[in-house]
Amino acid sequence: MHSIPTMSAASSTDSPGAPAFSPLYLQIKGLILQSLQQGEWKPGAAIPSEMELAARFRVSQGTVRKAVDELAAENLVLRRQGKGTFVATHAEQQVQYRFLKLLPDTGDARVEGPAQRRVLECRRVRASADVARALALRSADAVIQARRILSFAGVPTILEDIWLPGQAFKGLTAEQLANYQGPTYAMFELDFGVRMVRAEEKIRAVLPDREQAQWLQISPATPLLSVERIAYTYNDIPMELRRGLYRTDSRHYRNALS
Amino acid sequence: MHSIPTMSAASSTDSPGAPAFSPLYLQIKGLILQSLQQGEWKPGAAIPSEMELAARFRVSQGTVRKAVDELAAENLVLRRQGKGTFVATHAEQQVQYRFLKLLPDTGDARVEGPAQRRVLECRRVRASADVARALALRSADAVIQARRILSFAGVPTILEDIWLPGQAFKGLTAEQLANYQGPTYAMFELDFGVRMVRAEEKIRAVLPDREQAQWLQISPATPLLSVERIAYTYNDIPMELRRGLYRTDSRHYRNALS
DNA sequence: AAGTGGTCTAGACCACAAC
DNA sequence: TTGTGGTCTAGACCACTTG
Repeated sequence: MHSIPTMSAASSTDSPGAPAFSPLYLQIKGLILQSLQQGEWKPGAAIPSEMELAARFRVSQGTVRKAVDELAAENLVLRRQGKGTFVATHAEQQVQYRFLKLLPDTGDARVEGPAQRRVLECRRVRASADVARALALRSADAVIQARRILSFAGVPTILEDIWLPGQAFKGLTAEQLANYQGPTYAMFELDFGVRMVRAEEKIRAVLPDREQAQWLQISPATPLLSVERIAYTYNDIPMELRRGLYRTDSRHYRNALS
Repeated sequence: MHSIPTMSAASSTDSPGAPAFSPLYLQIKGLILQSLQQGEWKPGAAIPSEMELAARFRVSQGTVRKAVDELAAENLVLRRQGKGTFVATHAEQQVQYRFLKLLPDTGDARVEGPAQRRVLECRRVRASADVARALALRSADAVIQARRILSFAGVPTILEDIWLPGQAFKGLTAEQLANYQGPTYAMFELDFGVRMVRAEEKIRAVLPDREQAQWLQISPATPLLSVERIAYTYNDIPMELRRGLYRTDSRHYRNALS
């Protein structure tokens, strides 16, 4: 009955090998997603109301609703009753540091406040083979490499190396990394238009080498969490590789399984 | 307009301090949840169709649908188009070992197959203070304590201690733990009617003591992941405490952030 | 063919926020 | 008062499974 002019609703009567049936709301979701990644609406800004989107796509409000529901479930947009639907951002007070799961054993992370940052290094280099693979670049493509220490209450707790595609993050400086108030990912949104929407982490237990131990002011016999993270923008495009060493003597990595 | 005889839909005109407005579909969800925890439908069995539930609760099918949608999103039930909606179970082939996140660095966990289990101990003891707190018991209440080793391809990889409330798991034996084919949580469902629906983990890096190192056939200088898990049944009732030591020399703990 | 979940619609009304 | 998202309904039709 309804179908969007620029795309057909595949049906089960299609020829064999045709793409699987795609309901209207998923097509709508895809179109909204496209607008999001093309920056039609900036992080923090409101997207059109459900009625407006329904008119734009020539579908009922209920269908738009289901599409937006899924985007909200994936944390790509944020619904606020009475106000509208907004492009999610790492700058929000509520969900700040969504990706940092290292919590103090006792006490409240919100009371403690954000970490102090000390940037040790930030330079443009050629991607090594494994960095290139993680970021879906060619070997020897330009990347920005940064190293920093995060401290809580003066205690150096996280030592991390960050690799970013040189193209998208051209001009990133150590000062930017050090001085921006708020999550680093919020700065990425503001200054480079890159929004991280999800990430994957691989966690191991390791011992630090001498240099790492010095930075973290611990003995080389102190076991640490090694956390390798790949963060993705829209469309599963990898945009950051992070390798962190976490002290867990008075903090722990928290995870919820469901 | 509609309201379930046995419960009123609170409205904003209630007296101050009254419970917040609760939409119908959440009330329905609560009623279905109640039936789930009371065992009206067993794990793996079908729950009534949406039409039947709608008739039973005197609401429209759409309202039941939204309630069931949320239960499905929380992995409490599983929808299968054309067949029905089924109580989720850890025995399903598809989502087996949902809570085990230690994956091989290379290769496919499905190819590798399940771990070999060796049960070192399984006895009834009095709960220590911290175990009692984790399981919401009184100190010195009876608990079942088990210790086992999980090996992959003959390599001892996980050493874990498990504590279970003595009341709910009366009669659990080492043989049961060792011989059941499939996830331990599936055995809990089948033999004790206890279904784990979610869990929380605290992860640290630690060094093993001499005994632990021996069991895992490693040097005491090998860093390990310490994973403390509390698993919950319906209604957030804690039913298991697990303390695991994971070797991560050729495996890693994988986590998805979103 | 019958029954299940899945999609889509149109319309009514409610809760919340802003003007 | 207006506009937003949130709830609820009733009905039509589609896709999938089973007999």
